[in-house]
Amino acid sequence: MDKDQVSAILAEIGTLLELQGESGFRTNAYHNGARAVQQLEGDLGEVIRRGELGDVPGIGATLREKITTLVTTGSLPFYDKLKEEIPAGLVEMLRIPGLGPKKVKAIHESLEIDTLEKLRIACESGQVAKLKGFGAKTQEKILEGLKFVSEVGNRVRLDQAMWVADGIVAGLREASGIIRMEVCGSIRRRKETCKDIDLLVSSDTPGPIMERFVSLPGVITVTGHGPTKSSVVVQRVTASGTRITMNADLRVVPDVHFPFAQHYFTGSKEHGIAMRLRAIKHDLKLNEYELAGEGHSIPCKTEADLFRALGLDFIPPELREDTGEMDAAERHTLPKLVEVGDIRGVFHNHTVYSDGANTVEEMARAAQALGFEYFGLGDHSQSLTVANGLTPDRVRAQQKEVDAVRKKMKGFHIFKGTECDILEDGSLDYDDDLLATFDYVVASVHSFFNQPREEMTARIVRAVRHPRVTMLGHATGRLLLKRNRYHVDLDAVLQAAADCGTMIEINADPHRLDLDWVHCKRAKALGVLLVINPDAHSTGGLANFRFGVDVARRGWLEKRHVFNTMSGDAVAKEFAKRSKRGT
DNA sequence: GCCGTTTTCGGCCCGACTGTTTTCAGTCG
Repeated sequence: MDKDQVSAILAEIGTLLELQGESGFRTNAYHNGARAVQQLEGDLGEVIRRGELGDVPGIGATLREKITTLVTTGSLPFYDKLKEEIPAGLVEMLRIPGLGPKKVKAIHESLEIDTLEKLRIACESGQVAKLKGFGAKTQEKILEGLKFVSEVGNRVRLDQAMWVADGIVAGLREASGIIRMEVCGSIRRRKETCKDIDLLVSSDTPGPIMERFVSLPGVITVTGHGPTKSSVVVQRVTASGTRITMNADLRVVPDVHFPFAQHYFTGSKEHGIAMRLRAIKHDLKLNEYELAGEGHSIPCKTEADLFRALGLDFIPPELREDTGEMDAAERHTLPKLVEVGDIRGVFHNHTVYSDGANTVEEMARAAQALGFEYFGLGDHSQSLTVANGLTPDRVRAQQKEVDAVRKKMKGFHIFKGTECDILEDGSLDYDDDLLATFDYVVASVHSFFNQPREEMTARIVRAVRHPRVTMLGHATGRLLLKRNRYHVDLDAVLQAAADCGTMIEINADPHRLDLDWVHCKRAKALGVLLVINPDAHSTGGLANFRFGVDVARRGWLEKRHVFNTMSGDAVAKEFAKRSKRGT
């Protein structure tokens, strides 16, 4: 059982205990423990064997016992018993906005309701409104919430959330009296998926701004409308017809409160709590309006002032997860994070030769237009027939074409590459002689996703160790909100990459974002070189590299940890060096 | 259930909004 599974079970235990009416402090301990496990660096089993689990902050004697049982036996009687006692439908009910553990418990105990369907029927017949502490409005809200839950999932991808947020910001700009405005929350922290949109505005005249917000085009429901805070459900349809529905909250504060509110609403919740605890240690109180001590308030114009007042360097939003950023900010050891402008080229891109929409030259020129110094190809290999993978003959034809385009685009590097399939047994889809004709090789898994963990790990490790493999593509194969990652011991893969100098790709396609930020941190610690690839299938897809930069930043990466911050000449030299290694 | 410059018990972040309430609990972020 790996970290993700253990973490999910701990979080579920926390939720189940909430539904039993347990103290919030106890249930919180499980949620904290879940987070601690998920963000643990290194192999969980190894940490247990070394007896270091109890040293992890947030894991005490009880959780240590439970986690050890889970990992060593694969199950936990305490958890199994909880699941038997609490119907799964109650957990589903928690997804309904406005329904928390207390209300769900009340509904279950007084009306014996344990599924969403029974809840709907009870609301429609007016039974719920009669319950103590409930009423007609609550019942109506639950019905709306049931519809919301059935129509949309909880989270959307970052690119979709940003697009919806941009629309709201553009609409709000037409209101007068806005002094400062910023999208906060998980969008500002660049989480790969987001639940809602948190907007913050400073103004002396909040009224008209609130009015504008609740009547923006696309607003389908107003769920809250106060003088300083409003909430709406907003819906936009993309050019390709995808309907995106999200909650959006707007807070309006006087400008003097802006930095405090900005910090507060950016989160994460855990980072915010850690900051408030730090304020308390300084005999100060921090909330969304001020940082204050007895009888005095500390003025701050920006977030940087706020951090400084607590003895901290500025912590970039991407790092605010309470995973060590406070200590680093205090010791002045925060990383100087890689930036979009540091990226000088990209590899792993597709053309019309396989499943891309544009020619080699169109892609290369688009890359040049983005300000890159180089562009690398990564069309699919022969066994991936569904994506029109290249046979050796077609590889040679493409390489001839590249030679021709190179002549036309002097001063711009075009690197010959391939996204070569890792076959079922870990061997590669081309023979060594053909692989030697490329400047670099991206090796990826595109088949047999359901292999058992040991097989998949051995398969990928074998490919990573292949001397012709420059970088591993798609480290996990996940499709955000659609397909889970395949079962693989990523720590073993990263270790293998570290051992033989193979790079690991941060796949920047916002549908994928293979290699999450937690493993970025781990890779960095092991000395693995990372590379940000857009996996572009058209000229427009090249710009997605920015989402990879977001992941890298969340993974504490600096410029030096990312291969494609190097110049085109340096990259060419590195490839030449590696090609000798492979012979 | 965790934790300790308040250390083995007694705390545990903080405020807005809503709905159902005559003063506040529940939810949310």
